[in-house]
Amino acid sequence: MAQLEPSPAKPVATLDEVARVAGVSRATVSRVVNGSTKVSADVRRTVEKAIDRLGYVPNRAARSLVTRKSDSIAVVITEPASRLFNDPFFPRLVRGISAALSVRDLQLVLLMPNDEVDEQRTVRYLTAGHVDGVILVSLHGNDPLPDQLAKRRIPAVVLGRPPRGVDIDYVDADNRDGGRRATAHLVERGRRRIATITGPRDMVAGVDRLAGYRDALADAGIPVDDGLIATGDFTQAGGEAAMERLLADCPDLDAVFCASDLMAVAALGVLQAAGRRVPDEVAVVGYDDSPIATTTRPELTSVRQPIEEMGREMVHLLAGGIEQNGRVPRHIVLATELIARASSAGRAMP
Amino acid sequence: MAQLEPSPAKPVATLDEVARVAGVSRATVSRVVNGSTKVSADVRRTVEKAIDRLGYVPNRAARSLVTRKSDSIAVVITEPASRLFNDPFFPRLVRGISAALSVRDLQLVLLMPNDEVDEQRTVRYLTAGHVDGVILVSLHGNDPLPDQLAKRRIPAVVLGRPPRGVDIDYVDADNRDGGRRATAHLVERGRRRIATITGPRDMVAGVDRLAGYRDALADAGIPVDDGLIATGDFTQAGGEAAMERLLADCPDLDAVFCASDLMAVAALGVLQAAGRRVPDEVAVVGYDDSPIATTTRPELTSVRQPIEEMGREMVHLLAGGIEQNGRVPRHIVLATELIARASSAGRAMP
DNA sequence: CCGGAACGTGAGAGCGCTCTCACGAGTGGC
DNA sequence: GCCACTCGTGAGAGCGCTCTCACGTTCCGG
Repeated sequence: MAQLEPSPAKPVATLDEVARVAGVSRATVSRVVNGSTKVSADVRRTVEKAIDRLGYVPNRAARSLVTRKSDSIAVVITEPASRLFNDPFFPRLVRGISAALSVRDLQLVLLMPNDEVDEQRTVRYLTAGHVDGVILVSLHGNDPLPDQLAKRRIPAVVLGRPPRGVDIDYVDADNRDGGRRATAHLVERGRRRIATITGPRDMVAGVDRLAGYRDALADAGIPVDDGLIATGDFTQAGGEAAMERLLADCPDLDAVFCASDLMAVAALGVLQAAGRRVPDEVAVVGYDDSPIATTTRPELTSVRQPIEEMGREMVHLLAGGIEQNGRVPRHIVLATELIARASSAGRAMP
Repeated sequence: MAQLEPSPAKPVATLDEVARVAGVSRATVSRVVNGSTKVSADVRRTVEKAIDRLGYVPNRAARSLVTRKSDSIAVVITEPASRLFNDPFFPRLVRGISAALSVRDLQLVLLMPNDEVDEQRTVRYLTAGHVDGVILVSLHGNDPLPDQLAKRRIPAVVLGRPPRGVDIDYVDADNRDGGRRATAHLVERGRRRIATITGPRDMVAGVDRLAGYRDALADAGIPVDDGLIATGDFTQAGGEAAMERLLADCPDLDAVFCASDLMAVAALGVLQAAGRRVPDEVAVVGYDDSPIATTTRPELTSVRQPIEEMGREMVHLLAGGIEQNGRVPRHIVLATELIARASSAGRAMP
């Protein structure tokens, strides 16, 4: 007798109802909703009033069914927890992406596969054409995803220059120039025995930043001393080990450029524990300009990437790829900025 | 003549095609796809082979149209950038949510409204019934969203106990108990003049953590000295100001419980700048156990919240709310954990 | 004054799926 | 040997929308 089942949600009106109320055909309402110009002004007004009155909102599923577009794009983040959780890179990036999508009235479907099973689910989901495009964050070197997407002709954009000759749209920060700026800054500050703690040698970002380091030294006419180059892995632990090695092998170093802030923090700790004053004896520069850069004493000079902008650019690129599917891949490389703080303050100011 | 337009994407098979290949009706294929038991074993096998051969994947839009469910839920993050970007809380939370949704084969639609316009778009999107449920992260006190969702009968779960008597499902960490644990830990370590830097007084989490502080002092029979309570705002700047005030007013303090790690880092800096040795003279405890807790010297004792688990629990709760819409609201409060590090090491060990 | 272009509108098909209902073939009890 | 079932399967309607095409007006040039 009583109504026991959960009361039905979603009391939204349909096109048909709007049409009836406005006294026009479904087609006309559809035209109004989709902003067609071929509707007379007063009919448009009548329809709009009806839409307002009924609180009509188009049913995305129905629209999607006929247009064969979902008006949503997927953001795939396949990043090990360590990176994901240790700096606010991803929130920023996603925020940039989200803002740009919102303007275009596209939905953001977030995928964060955790394991093999998840990953397969993700591939199936993407290749099934449930989204109009895909943004790939943190692609692994041998990730088959780009190829699979290309085969299905699903537009995709990746973050960061892909390692192999993967032919795909990408957005990257200018890591090489960033490394160059950081190192040049140290040179300007009068440093001559400049060490570096690199990222992993199999990651493009790490390799590029190191290349920038070499560039800057070459520009300054300072010969590269391989003893001053230590390989890290972007993490604190790796940075610590590398700094200890450097200090032992090259006790005369007067500056360190670290390819991540996390490693810079570690280096700072090791230097201070060894009794080296920063920046007086040794200057330190990090990379990423993450929030921890301002929590250290002294605060950390760092290279800032335009993260939000990278997100926005990925969306622009993707939108272009959706519109003209199959066009030649484009690449966008954004400039970085050096944020000078106390950790590299001059001993020999000009 | 030649095919000039971008080649059509999404060459996916339909139910009909599978049916034709398998020599059965659409209905039967649908039953197989949806795991109905009312299909004989060999027909099922035939159909499955056909599905495999054609690489068939159901069209979500079409399914959605008839079932009136989208199989996706929205996660709404309306957090000021400062919080969002200063600690990896959100990546962790979203990861927990994502993992739990993935198991249930639900899609995660992420919404991060930036401004007023965005916010309205978000409301429209959610109330239009485009998602089966909503997870609200970081609700403002006077946010109309929960009410609007309730009116439309759209299941929702919020993170954190809502301030007013909002009657809604929520998941929270036990902030009060966390504050109690942190303070009790300091008592155990022999501290007696224990100060605290609170969160904003209009945020539930801040108020609760302070209540826990009072609880612990009461348990230990230590009278509360209001001079030892300074109001912060979870940020570094706020923590700095509060610590300076405390140091000026109560130079005899021997410990500080800070309601966030960011404030604890700031307090540490102020204390060290003032020549107080940590932990020998003053012990410091933070809250959140964020990565910066291990970048300070000494490393920071902190209260850890089960962030991923909170995400998972939100999904469980939401799934329940979707299944039995309109049921009485449920609340889940998860325990915290104290992570002891050097910043609160004992001066007076038992 | 008429032919035809331009414009606004409506009718109707159909997107791919689920689900109800009907139906035929087995199965078993009396 | 018949009726009542159960069980597996198919036919067909319809979800809400877009889009093509056809139709009726209006307007203008010749």
